[in-house]
Amino acid sequence: MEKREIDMGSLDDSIGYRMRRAQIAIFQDIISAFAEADIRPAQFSVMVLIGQNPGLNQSEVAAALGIKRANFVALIDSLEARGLAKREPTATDRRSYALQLTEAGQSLLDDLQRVQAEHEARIVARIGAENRAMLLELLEAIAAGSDSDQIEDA
Amino acid sequence: MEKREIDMGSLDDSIGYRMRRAQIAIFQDIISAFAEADIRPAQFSVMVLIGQNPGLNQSEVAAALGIKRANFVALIDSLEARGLAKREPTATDRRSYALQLTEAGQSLLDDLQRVQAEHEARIVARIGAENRAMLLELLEAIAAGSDSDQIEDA
DNA sequence: TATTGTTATACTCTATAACTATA
DNA sequence: TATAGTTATAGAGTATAACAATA
Repeated sequence: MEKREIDMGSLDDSIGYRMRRAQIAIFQDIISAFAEADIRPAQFSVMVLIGQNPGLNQSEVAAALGIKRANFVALIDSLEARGLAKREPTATDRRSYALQLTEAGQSLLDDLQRVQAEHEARIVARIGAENRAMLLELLEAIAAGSDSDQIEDA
Repeated sequence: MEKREIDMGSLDDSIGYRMRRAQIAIFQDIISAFAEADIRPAQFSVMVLIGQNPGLNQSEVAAALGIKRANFVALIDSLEARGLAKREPTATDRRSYALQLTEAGQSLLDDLQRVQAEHEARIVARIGAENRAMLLELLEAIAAGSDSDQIEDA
């Protein structure tokens, strides 16, 4: 097979294209790292949020993560079915649930966060700690600037 | 509605999570900017590659963009159906097509690249030109380092 | 009237397997 | 045997509309 050199043209200088490729690369690594636990990135993010903020309802968690209420149902269903999270009735509002991790959920989350920290360390090894801090700032500035913080109805 | 402060926990320090949110934000802006032309980011990337490297076949373009051969068919179909790209027979291999932009395709691509340049300029206005250059380097380093350059069979 | 959770549904993206015609 | 293009298909992820229960 002949290795033709392909000119990526303006894509090479496009933050959008480069970021998409980098994000895919990172997610594939994380998905591999979480594969043994059979946890997807979205499930992980939900577990982190519930673990850090027990008692939030579904709409609050979904909005914080940029997930539609309707799509969050199957997500939390899957965690509950595996005994990792639970819906507790709330005293003040019988429409909503207070979300919590189970003990098993907290235990698995601890493991996953160690795995994630190792993954993050692998990136730091490649780009350096200072560049990581700068990268986080730039990503935050870009995400905050666009109009995509809105979720639903808004 | 009460604005509860939600602690994002380890997600706040996660390059993966932050990059995902930033990438979504950028793509939503680009999708909006390309909406009038009814062109999706993937279609745009194909047009850029064909415009820059006329004569490539489908497998080559697909591999360069990280798209499966099978999924590329509908993509190039859509461009051809709109008269933006065409499949030309090749002299040496009757299995494959030499891909080219039509005049209309090149003309639209010129417009889209102006739109993209404006979008890129909006980001630069927010983070600065030096930070943009650094960001591109970091994204490249991250994308190149992961094992996700492989496509198909590999 | 508005909100929470839910169902149904559709559309895009992505992944795999298998086929055909050519090489 | 291997490759280019193709089809069929299945699985994620995401979007909208509408409903019941509750506020």
